[in-house]
Amino acid sequence: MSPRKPSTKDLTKEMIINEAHKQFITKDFQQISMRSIAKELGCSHGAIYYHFKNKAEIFYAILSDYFSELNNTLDENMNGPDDHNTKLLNVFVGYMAFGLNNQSQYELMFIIRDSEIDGLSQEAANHSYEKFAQSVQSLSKAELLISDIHSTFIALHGFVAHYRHYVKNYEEAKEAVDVHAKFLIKALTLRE
Amino acid sequence: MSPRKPSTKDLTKEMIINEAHKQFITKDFQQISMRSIAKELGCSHGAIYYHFKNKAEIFYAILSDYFSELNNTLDENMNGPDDHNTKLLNVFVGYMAFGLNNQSQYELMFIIRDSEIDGLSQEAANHSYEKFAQSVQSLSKAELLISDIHSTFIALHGFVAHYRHYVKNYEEAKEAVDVHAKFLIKALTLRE
DNA sequence: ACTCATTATTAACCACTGGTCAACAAGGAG
DNA sequence: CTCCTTGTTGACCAGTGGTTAATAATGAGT
Repeated sequence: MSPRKPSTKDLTKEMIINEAHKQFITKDFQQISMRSIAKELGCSHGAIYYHFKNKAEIFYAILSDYFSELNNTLDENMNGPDDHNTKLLNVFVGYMAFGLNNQSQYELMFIIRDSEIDGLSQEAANHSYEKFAQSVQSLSKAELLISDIHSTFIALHGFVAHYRHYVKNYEEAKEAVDVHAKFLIKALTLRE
Repeated sequence: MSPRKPSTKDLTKEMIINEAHKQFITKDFQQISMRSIAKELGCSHGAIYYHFKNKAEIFYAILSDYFSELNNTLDENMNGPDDHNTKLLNVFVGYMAFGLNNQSQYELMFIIRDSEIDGLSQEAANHSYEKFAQSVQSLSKAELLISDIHSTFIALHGFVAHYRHYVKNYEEAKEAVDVHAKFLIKALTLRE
């Protein structure tokens, strides 16, 4: 009933994902081709389609790890020893740092509009936002407006979307990140 | 010395731009091909390369009109009869409305990273931002921090970049636009 | 051992893309 | 009637994502 066990040198999903991921560090979704992955793997590009139905599916598998990483970063900041205000700053800075340090990935997670990718990662993106919103609320003394939290998230997203044109990583935008985060904290916490 | 006058039915830059522009209303940069433009124009796609050195150059020519439109919208809001606070709201709403009503264009103006396009439109984008920053400052009673204005701009950009995943035009996001604009005004005008 | 069903892989193929270029048509100037 | 220039064509290139018939490889059942 299972006429062939996956022998040692057979192609596996894992190998494909690893290779795609490797290229994904320095190139973005559009720059990576099925053929470039196959070439590096020493197989024909058609073989990949036996394991994944299309290019988007490979990258979605990779993205789910990055969504986890983003969520973990948030958790770590929340579980840290700092006071509420520091934590809030760290959450904001952490989000922007993640986006700037994983630009190709962030692009696919939140920026690109691709019929294939969009549907797949939309759910994960919403989940990440929910976590973010809950964390921000729990760090605030007073009850915040949902719309204010939403606006704050959008502003963080805007920072990443904008600065990726100008910097290669978080380090290069450190000061600007800090300034933006503090602006948002002021906006969020000031009573009118 | 001018051995051939551009006879009536010859291809012109204008015709090419018009056709590209026409398709640009419903499709984005990536979805429009040199061949689809040529087909509609009844010529071979090679002919277009006589008038434009590449695809990016055609779309950059189109974008410059949209940068003007964005700048004009700003001017109109500034020259209106309203009081400063209303003007500030209109400037913010106007920016987001422009982005949501011209999504394919906004994408190319501010979002896409393309080696060809990027270099060309970066200057125009900076100029638009300068106008924005000056306007916002002039509408404010007190002296604003440059960084606050910058953060505000980034937050507006973030709104467009985010909502284009969910709505087709400004109308569909009207309420959210208003809420976001008011959040930013609060953030910008509150003294600490 | 031999068959048989299943899994995995290849390579040719499809319809596209942006871009180049030799050949050629059309027309004005001398 | 040449010559020179402006435009245009269509074949071509190298590349893309995706499909598919043929085939190699393997384990199970007899």
